[in-house]
Amino acid sequence: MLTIGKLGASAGVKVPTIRYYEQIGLLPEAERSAGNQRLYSQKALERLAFIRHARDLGFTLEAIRDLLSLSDQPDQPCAAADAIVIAQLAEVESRLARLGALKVELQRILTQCAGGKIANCRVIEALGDHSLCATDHRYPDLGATI
Amino acid sequence: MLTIGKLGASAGVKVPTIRYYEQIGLLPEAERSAGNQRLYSQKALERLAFIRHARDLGFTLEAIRDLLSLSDQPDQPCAAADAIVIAQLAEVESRLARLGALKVELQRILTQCAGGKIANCRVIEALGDHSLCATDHRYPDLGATI
DNA sequence: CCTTGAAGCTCTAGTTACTAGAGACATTAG
DNA sequence: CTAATGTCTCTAGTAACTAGAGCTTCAAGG
Repeated sequence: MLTIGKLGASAGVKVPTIRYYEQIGLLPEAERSAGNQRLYSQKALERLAFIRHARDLGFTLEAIRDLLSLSDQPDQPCAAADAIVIAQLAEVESRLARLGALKVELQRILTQCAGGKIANCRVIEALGDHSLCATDHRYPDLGATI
Repeated sequence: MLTIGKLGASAGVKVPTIRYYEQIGLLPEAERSAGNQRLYSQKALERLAFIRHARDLGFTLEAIRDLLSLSDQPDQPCAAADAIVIAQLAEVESRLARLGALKVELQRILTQCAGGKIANCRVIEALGDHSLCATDHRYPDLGATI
C-alpha cells in the first residue's frame, strides 16, 4: 500500500491533484489508515498513470472519465474508445492548423519592425488592424488545452 | 457614439466580454447616456479591435495590457513591444512542437486497434502504459490558449 | 521514550477569460 | 402606446488545477 506522496511520485502527479481527482470522482475514495491517511493499491497506481498519460495527450478529464468507464466494461466493443481518441486527434489537428497560421502571422508582424519608436511601430499597428493580416486567422474561440 | 451592442458587432466581441474588459480595467470606463447605457467612440472601437486581434493571435490579456500601455507612449522605443511578440512566437512554436508529437502518438494508438472488444483493446492499453509510447511527450504542464 | 521535521489532513479561495442567468430599466419600431 | 429588443447590475459557474492556513500523524534520530 502506498501513501499519497509515494503514489504521486510514482505516477508523476502532484499530491493535491490526486485529492482533487478523488473529489471530482475520477478516482474512487481511497482506503484510509488508522490515522486517516489515504492508502493506495497497485491498481490505483495504474488508474492514476492512465489518467496522467491521457492528460499528457490532451484529453479532458471528461473524456478520461468516459475512457475509464469503458475500460471497466471489457466485453463492450472498443469502437466507443476509438471514437474518443479520434475526436481528440481531430481536435489536435485543428489546433495545429490554427497555431501554424498564428506562427506565420506573428513572424510577419515581427519582420515589419525596423526598431524605431512606438509611434511608427509596425508591430503595434499590425496588431491593431486585422486587415493588414496576410491570412485570416479568426476562428471561433475554443476553450483550449496544450 | 456607439451603444455596446453596435460596438461588439463591429469589433466581433460579445457584449458581456466588453463589460468584462471594462471591469478588469482593460478598457476605460465608458461614457454613459442619460439612461445610464454605455456609449463608445471610434477610438474605443479601435482599442477593442486591437484587443480582439491580439486575442486571436493568442496573447494573454496581461500581455495585451502591456501592449496597450506601450501604445499609449509613442516616444518609447518599440523593443518592448517586440519582446512581447517574440515571447508569444516562442510560446506558439513550443506548443506546435508538443501538439505535433501528440498527433503522432494519437495516430499510433489508433492504428493499434483491430476493432475488437475492450478487453483486448490496444487503445485503452496504449493509453494506460506510457512505456508503449514511441515518443516521449511528457512535458511540464503549461496553462494553455489556442 | 521523546522530539522534531516531513508528510498528511480539511477547507477555502484564487487562477484565466470568459459565459449564463435573474430581475429591472431603457430604447425603438410599428 | 405597446411590445420587443437592448441594456443595466449582480452573482455564480466553467476547466483543471494551485496556494495557503491551521491542524494531525508518522518516521527517524538521540
